[in-house]
Amino acid sequence: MIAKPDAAPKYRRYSSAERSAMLIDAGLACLARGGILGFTTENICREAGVSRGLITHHFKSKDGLLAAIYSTMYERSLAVFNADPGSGPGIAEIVEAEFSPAVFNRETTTIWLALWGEVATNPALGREHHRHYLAYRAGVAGALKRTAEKRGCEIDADTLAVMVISLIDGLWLENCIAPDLMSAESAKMACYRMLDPFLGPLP
Amino acid sequence: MIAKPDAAPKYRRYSSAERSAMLIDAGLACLARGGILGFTTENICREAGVSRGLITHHFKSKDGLLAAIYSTMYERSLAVFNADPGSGPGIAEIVEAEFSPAVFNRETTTIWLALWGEVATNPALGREHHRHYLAYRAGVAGALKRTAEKRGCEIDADTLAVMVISLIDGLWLENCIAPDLMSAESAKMACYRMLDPFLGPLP
DNA sequence: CCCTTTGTTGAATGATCGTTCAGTAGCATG
DNA sequence: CATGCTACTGAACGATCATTCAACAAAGGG
Repeated sequence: MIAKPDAAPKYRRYSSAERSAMLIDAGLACLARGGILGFTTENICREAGVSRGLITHHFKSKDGLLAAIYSTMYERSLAVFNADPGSGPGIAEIVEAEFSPAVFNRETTTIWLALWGEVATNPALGREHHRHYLAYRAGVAGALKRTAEKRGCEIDADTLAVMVISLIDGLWLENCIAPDLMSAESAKMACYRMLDPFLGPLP
Repeated sequence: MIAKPDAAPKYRRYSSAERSAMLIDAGLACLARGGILGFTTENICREAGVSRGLITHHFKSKDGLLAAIYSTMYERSLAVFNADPGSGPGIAEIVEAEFSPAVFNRETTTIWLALWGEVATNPALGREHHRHYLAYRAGVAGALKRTAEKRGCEIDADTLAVMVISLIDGLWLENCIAPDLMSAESAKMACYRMLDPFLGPLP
């Protein structure tokens, strides 16, 4: 048997950015399937169809990949703040976005749960969280301010933002671990009802 | 050197119930310190001061211990429902209990986060969760009903219970991963404000 | 004081973990 | 076609994982 000189390549080379994105996607799939315990080099690399050495090559370590994954999740959640071409979204648009099918589904919330469980005890991930969380809270507070001004209401936007974020995260959590007791519609209503006393009837 | 015939015992024997409780406490300490990744036989047995074989002996496996730990956490959260000698607590008493120092602290909420992250992907733990969650929701719904009747309000207690539980869990979550932005007082206020439109001013 | 019960030990096992690194090979460039 | 860069492979490493099990020993009853 003579080896063909132009046989199919053993693998394809990608740019660092492309391969990094592929590894992040593979990591997300592993988190969704098996939580943080399923987030192993073996699982991730099999999911991505690459060999075990690649995680270290593109990210410094498995923890580096996890940090990148955390950033990716936050960026996707923050997308709604940059989508608006005008002065920025109101709080109703944010609530609608956070409970849209792209965000409010079992896979995505399972990933969030796995990450949150790690944030509390992994210092590096804790710093990553703090960095993004401040931006997230500022975005929600800004949306609350815009809606309040439009309606002539006076509110403590920062405090209210923490409450809204807590409720959103709690609804994600319940939808993930007890999905039969929750719907996107009732979740949105819960948010609006909580905000009514401060901003008037929503949406 | 002659061995003393009545030297100090190498270890002490405990009843199965006592030793189980000790292993549960050790497991809780490990979860609080290192999340689900810190929940290893090595860590737990070192924390409890016993050898590695004991977890298998008293619980069928490490997963069995984790299920027992989940039950323990829920029982402690449900304690307030059984403490009241009368017809049961109102919703205000539950809110006060869930944000009391014994419950609303970083250690306890870190343990909850670690467990929630596992519930989503561990089927055995998922069943354990479902069993307790229904009792928990029923308890909260009962408290809401009692308060509503006393005030002559009409509410959908089950739906409202899910909202309240979501908000409580969300506030626990935020307090755990961003403790500098939250206090027990503001957390309680968030719950009361959400309930005001349904039940009138609380507490 | 012996004997039975059973809670407990700790070495051993095989699997899997994250990371390393010397070598391979895809692919753009000259 | 030859060269250089670097993405990539995959075997190997030592550490750690959960679990097993034969031997041990504490404590209570006879």
